[in-house]
This record gives sequence, C-alpha cells and structure tokens, in this order.
Amino acid sequence: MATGERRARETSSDALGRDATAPQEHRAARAGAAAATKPATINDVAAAAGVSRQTVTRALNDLPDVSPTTKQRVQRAAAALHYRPNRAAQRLVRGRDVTIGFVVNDLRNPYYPELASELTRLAAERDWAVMMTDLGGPHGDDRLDALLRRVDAVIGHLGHRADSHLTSSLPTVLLDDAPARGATVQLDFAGGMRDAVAHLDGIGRRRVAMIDITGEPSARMRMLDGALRTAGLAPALRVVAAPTHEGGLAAAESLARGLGASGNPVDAVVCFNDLLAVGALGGFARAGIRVPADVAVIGIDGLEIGEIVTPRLTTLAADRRALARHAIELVAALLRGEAGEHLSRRVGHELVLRDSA
Amino acid sequence: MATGERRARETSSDALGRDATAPQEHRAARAGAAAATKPATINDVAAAAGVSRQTVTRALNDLPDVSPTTKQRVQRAAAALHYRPNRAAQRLVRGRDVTIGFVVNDLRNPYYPELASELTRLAAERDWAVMMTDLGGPHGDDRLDALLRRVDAVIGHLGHRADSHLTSSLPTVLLDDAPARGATVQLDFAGGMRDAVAHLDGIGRRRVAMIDITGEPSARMRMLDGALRTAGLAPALRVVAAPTHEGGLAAAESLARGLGASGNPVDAVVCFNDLLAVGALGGFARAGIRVPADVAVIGIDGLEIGEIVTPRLTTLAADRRALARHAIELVAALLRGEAGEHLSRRVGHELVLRDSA
DNA sequence: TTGTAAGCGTTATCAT
DNA sequence: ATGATAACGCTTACAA
Repeated sequence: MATGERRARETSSDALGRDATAPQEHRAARAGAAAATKPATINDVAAAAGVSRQTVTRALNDLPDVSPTTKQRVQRAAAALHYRPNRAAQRLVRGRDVTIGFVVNDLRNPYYPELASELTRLAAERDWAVMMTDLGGPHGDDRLDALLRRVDAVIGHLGHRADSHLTSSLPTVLLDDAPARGATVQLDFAGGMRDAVAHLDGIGRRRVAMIDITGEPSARMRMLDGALRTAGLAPALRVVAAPTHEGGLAAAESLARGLGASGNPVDAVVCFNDLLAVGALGGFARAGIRVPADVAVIGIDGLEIGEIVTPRLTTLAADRRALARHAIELVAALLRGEAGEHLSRRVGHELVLRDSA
Repeated sequence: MATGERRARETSSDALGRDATAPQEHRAARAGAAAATKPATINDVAAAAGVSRQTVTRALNDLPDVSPTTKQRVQRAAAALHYRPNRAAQRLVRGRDVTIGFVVNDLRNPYYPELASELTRLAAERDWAVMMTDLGGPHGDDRLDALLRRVDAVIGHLGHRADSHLTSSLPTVLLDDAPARGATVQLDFAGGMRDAVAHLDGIGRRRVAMIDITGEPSARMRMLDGALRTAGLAPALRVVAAPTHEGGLAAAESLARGLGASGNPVDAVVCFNDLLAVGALGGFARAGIRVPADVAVIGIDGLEIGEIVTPRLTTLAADRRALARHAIELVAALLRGEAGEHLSRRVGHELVLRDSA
C-alpha cells in the first residue's frame, strides 16, 4: 500500500500520532466506517488539507496566524468533507456549560410556554439554556429520555415519572408537587382560595362545584374545600375532566344537565385551570346557561386567554415570574451541591376579578 | 511522604497515571481549585474511594463485576463530593447525538408551541432532541447565542439574525422566509388566498383590508393582493400592527374609526395571523362593529383558539404537521451533508370556515 | 506561520 | 473483582 493511497483512503489516521501505535484492525475498521457513515473529524480535514489539526482550528475559527492560502485550502477541505466540529468535544475542552430541562404535560396549554419563556430568559442571564419537552401523546417516555440524556438538571411536572431512576440521578425541581422528595416550588392556593371563596360569598354564591382533574382530589380541590369550610360553606361538588379546553366543555355541559334538574343547584364553578375554565365557558354557553348570571366561573392560572374570551375570565393568577425565579434559584442551589431535601419555595396566587364571577 | 498520606491529600492526582508526570504547580492548582469551585471528576471520586476510575464507572452505572462493598464505598464518595458525570465527556465517548434548536419570535403565540410539540415528537423518533427559545423582549440575542452554542442545527424564524455568522456555520432550516439562502420551508399562501378571496367574493365582500405586520408588505399581503387582482378586485387596504393580541385589538379599533367615516368602507379584513385576528375580533366588538355582519374577519394559522372565541374565527390553516415533517427532513438532509441551496419545501393552507366570515 | 504535545472527563477493552 | 491503557474530537500552550 503506497503512502499516497493511504492518505487518500485512511484520512482519519493520518497526521495522528496516536494511530501510529494503534492495532492494524482498528485502523481498518475506522477507515471503512469513515467512508460510509462517520462524520469527518478535524483530523480528516487536516489530512485532506495537508496541514496539522491546529492549523485547521485556527483557519476555521478565524484565529490569527494563518496564511490566507492555507486558510482557504482548509476551508475547502472542510466543506468538501462536510466537516462539523463535534460539540461534545468542544464543550469538554472549553469547560462546563449548563442546560436545564423543562418538562411539562402539554405544551398546548399556554401556561407552559409562558413559563418556559420566563425560564429561558432567566437561564440566559446565567448563560444557561433551557430544553423543553411535553409528555403528551404517544411515546412520551421517549421524549423524556431524549431530554434527560442531554440536561444537567430538570424543572417540571414529572408526575409519576418522578420516580424513574433516570430522574433520581439528576438535580430536579418539581413544580407544584408533593414536597417529599427533592426541591420543589409549591403553588400556595390557600390565600387565593380564601379570596375566591370570600368573593363568591360576597356575591351570594355559596353552592360551589369544582371541575377537577381525574384521579385523587387535587391539592387545589382540597384547598378550595378548606376555604369553603372556613367560610362555613358546604364542600364543593366535584366533577372531573381532562385539563384541556375540551375537558372543560364536556364537564360544563354535564354540569348544565344537573343544573336543569332539581338536585344540586350549583351557582359557582371553580376550575382546575384556565384552559379548562375557558372550555367550561363555552360549554355553558352552548347549554344556554348564562355566566355569571346563572353560574359564576373562576379559573386558575391567570392566562392571557382569559382576557380574550367572553365573558372575560375571573381567575386565580399564579405569580409565574416568581415561580420561574424560584425554580432557577433552586436549580442553582442543587447544582452547587446543596442538599436536595428541604429545598422548597412557595408561590402565591392573586384573585384577578374580571367578568365571569 | 507515606502512601496513605498521599492518598488522603492529593485526591485528584492519585490513581491517575498522567499526573505522575505533570508539573508540580499544576497538581497544586488542581488540588486547590478542586476544594473551592471546580466540580468533582471521576478521578476525585476514584481517589476518595481508593479505587480506579473504571470501578467508579461500574459502580455508578450499575454495571456487573463490582463487589457490594466497593460499590457502596464509591457511591458514598460520589455523594460526598457531589459528583456529577460531565455530560460533554460522556457524549464525546458514547458518540454523536443530535440536538436541534427551534427559534421563534414569541413563545406566547400558540402557533409555536404547537409546532414545537410536533417537532419534538418527530425528533424523538430519530432520538434527537429539540431546544427552543424565543427572541422576544430584552436580551434576545443572548438567548439565541446560548442556544446556538448547544445545537447541531437550527429550525426557525431567524429574521434579520439569519445573517449572523453564528448561524451561517450551522445547518439551518428557515421557516417561511426568503428561499435565497439555505434550506427553507415555505408557506404557500397562493392557493389559500385564492380560496379566501373566492369565499369573500361569494358572500359579497369585495372591499378588503389587511392587518399586516410592520415593515415591508409581507408575502401574505402580496399573495392576498395577487388573489384579489386575479378575482378582478381592488387591492387591499393595508393597516399595520404588531402580530399580537394587543396589536390586532388596536388595529381593529383604528379600522373601526375609518369604517364610521365615509371613505374606505371596508367589509372584510384578513389578518396576518390568528392571534392578531382574535385581537381584532375584540377590537371590533369594543367598537360596536358586528362580525361578520358589518365586517368579515379571516385569520391565518388555524390555531385552536379560533374555535374558542366568539364568533369562531374563520382562518387559513397551515398544515403544521407537514411543516414540522418537512423541517425535520430538511435538517436530516443538511446533517447528511447535502447541499444547503435548493433545499426547499412548500406547505399549503386550507380555508377553515367558521363564523367570522 | 505552522506543528508538537498535553489535556479536557468519560467509557471500552483487555489484562490481571 | 479490579485496574491499566487507549480512545472519543477538540483546543490551548509551547516549540520550531
């Protein structure tokens, strides 16, 4: 095998000191794969251009001390080989950089993009980046895996997947979840629910229903019942639905049927979230039930969409700025190695009075 | 210096062949920094546990051939040092993995999360991940930089920032942008606009206005005018606004003032996007103008929110599934090294007739 | 101006 | 069961 031939074929082993001592079969395997699938490395470019790796680095990164001729030759070679620097290698040598993962159930709930936007902004201040995925639809676990493999920490609503061993090895900040394990940012509904119940009571609405999500009664539901009890009112009638627009629509229609009948004359409905509440508005409208005249509706979240619908949605708005800030700060603490337990923050809600209640 | 002593003190240099030949000051610097700021490496853990790196790897990754005792010792050491594997190093050795960046102007426009959700899903099928950022608000460039430094390719609306040298070095798929440079997925409004104009014409609406975004007349505007001309109608009156809910609201109110006056009796409005259209609906309502009786309103995008508002929004819906699929396929082509030029796809629109026109 | 050598932190392979 | 060594692809001294 002539030298010229070698250079042409075994691009990846040329100009590489290490390879001089590598076993023959290894070199052969590398060369074969390189031609077919493997992306070109800086060594391939160096070999093709007939220069050293460093010259390639300098040429491609616009560093000083490269002759124009050489530079052009290197650039040509790089282009010809479709060379792309391997980011993992770059980062390894350039030093640590933080990427945090943001995991949500459904990206189509505007609550999450708003939060993501805030997180991204705060993260950028620390030169971090945010990677986001939702878990809805099929193959949610695949998406979660793909994300977990790439991030240094996780923020989000993991739900039952929080137990996964994948997560347990990463610093994790749970949002609005059981405070038991690791860091959490809790949504504190107590104050908000008190205000909401007081408001309903004030306008004479005392037979409250809640459209909750399926499963165990949510913390929001328990808080509502607590506030009702404190106010001396009966616990809320519980209806369940998916936390989506369609879910709210269906739930409101089924509630409307109950309203027509004699039993359970509900005059106010609190919804698990705004998206659901907006759906409920639609459902009531469709059933010919007037809001707020016949039934008052209160959402939770404080989304912009509540301003847009008719009637405008009264809601318990979460302080998303504070939520994002706490989450980022907790991640920072975790990354510094502070204990995962007992790191917990609380974020309150504000009752935003609009037209639906 | 006794062996036991060395082990206890020079945690980071023990069991490390390389360091045996390293200069003294290097060792000292490492040891000093390690205590203060630098994250622990696998070598630190190995030294602390008194084992080799491989044993640490095995213990921490639940690989076979580690005695329970050793395993526990290693785990303890790792925990004590707050050890986290360096992902860059892991990825370097485990092989390439692709992360693509998705760049949008404003995450709060539901169009983007819907697209992102789709992209994430498709990406996961290839074991890719998606990292997303918006560019709105202050420090948009910082967020873009943070993202570009971490991804292997970019999909999105780069706007003027497409020229940045940062971008030019990455495979990029521009969405709905000038097809001149690199790969693009074009939104093809020609057919949709024809349908829209035909529909308006059919219901007797022939004095059309468009709420466009500021700057040059958009491609959407030009397409609309083309369709109007083809139908033998006058070009559209152009009003500009920010592509947001507020923008649409304000634009509709200003249009409404014109409607009251004698000149320019507009009877149909096409909006740059749905978010803006929904705002316009609100603006017209506020101004006492009935939709569609007084003025017909047509949006562009096909967002779910159009189903929710009153009246339900008639819109030109983009095929977002197809858009996402094309974008991913183009990225794949780019990553394979195919030529950046002439890689272009088109996605059509479908007129979704609801109540506003 | 260019090349040599060392090193980033991890995993895989092969010994022991 | 454990360890030594090479390797991943790149950059940054330091030499030449």
